[in-house]
Amino acid sequence: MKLRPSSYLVLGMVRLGARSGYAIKKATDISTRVFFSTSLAQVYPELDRLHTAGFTTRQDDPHGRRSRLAYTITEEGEEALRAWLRSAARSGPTLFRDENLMRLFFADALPPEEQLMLVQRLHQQARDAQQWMETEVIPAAQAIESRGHHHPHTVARLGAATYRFMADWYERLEAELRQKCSRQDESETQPGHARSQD
Amino acid sequence: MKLRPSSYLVLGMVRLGARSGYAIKKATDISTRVFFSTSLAQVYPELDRLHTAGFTTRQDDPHGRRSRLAYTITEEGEEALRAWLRSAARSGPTLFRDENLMRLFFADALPPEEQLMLVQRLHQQARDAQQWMETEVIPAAQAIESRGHHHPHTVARLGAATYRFMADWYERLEAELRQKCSRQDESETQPGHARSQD
DNA sequence: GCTCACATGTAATCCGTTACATGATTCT
DNA sequence: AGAATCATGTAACGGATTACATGTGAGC
Repeated sequence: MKLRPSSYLVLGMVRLGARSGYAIKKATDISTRVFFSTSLAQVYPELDRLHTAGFTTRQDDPHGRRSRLAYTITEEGEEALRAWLRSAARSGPTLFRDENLMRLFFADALPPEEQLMLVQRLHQQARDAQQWMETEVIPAAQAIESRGHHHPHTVARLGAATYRFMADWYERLEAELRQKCSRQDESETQPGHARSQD
Repeated sequence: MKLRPSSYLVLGMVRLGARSGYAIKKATDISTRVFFSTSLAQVYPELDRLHTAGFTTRQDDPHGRRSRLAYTITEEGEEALRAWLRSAARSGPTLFRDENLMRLFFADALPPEEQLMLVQRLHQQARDAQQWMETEVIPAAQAIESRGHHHPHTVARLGAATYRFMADWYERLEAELRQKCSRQDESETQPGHARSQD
């Protein structure tokens, strides 16, 4: 049975105490979402695979007449997770797939004022992400820290700090571009005649 | 004709002066690779789609008897690229798909010494990425800066700085874990005598 | 009573990578 | 002479998202 990274996401979440597929999805949304997301359509078949492999126990755990399957990790599952943690990630082609960075990369195709607008947008988004991590993700990670799981909090802090770093970087870039724009304004408006420009 | 992010990658690279499919792939390997990679199997069909849409010109440009197709961007292509640059990225589920961060997230499943080893690995990888960006990517970006394309260099510097930031962060985390390990060593070995430590 | 959250799945589709297939040129 | 690079494509596969399909429980 071949396990992929997304299998270990599900298995790891079971280990952290998320017992239903639905709960696993919810947990990823508030914790690993930024660097590794998943969907219910992946979680359910994956849980089935993991169970077939003997990495989880499964039992009916209905809530009233609403069916629910409760999974827990087995010792085989723990060992499989540890083996994966010890293994090196084959560094795939991309690390970040970030469409916004690609936009910045090609931003020279825009006139200066619009370059500035683009950077402002990226700045705002990085700030939003930072804030979301600080107000939502870090508290959620702290909540599970008591149970001996320290690293979700570690990762949340790293994420927030990284977004903060990027936001600050965008802020400086924004200032640079603003200067460039105003210098251009002066030289265009100044000697003798003004030119209208959109 | 619906264009996807990878279409704009190809179109943008044509705009930056990469004229053959092969050249486009090479250009992405040295510039956008970390945040947006592609493969030849994507580039060639994409170039065909872009040309059908009227966003490029295409002409035979053989080198000896080795065939080569030379693409250049058209004004329609420029406008399509600008429209995409102005549009907001639908913030997809994941921003970074990073298996290593996921490993750190679940690292509590390992004994302390192995947690430390994992973080050391992540630290080293971040340093390697930083160094690669500084020695390979930034110089390559500087080389095209003269032609009025400033932002590839901007992005390269942002990338290098971000990896540096993360490497420093991992370094501190490493130090913390090392302390935790040695504290545990002491309490296990006995209060009173020191243990050899590298 | 209505809406939202909880809960589980399948089907269709899209997108990207890997592998395959072929050949010329340049460098060592 | 052989290896690495330049050059263009197609086929197969795998993995992830979106849409579809259905139903219960809790809160307002």
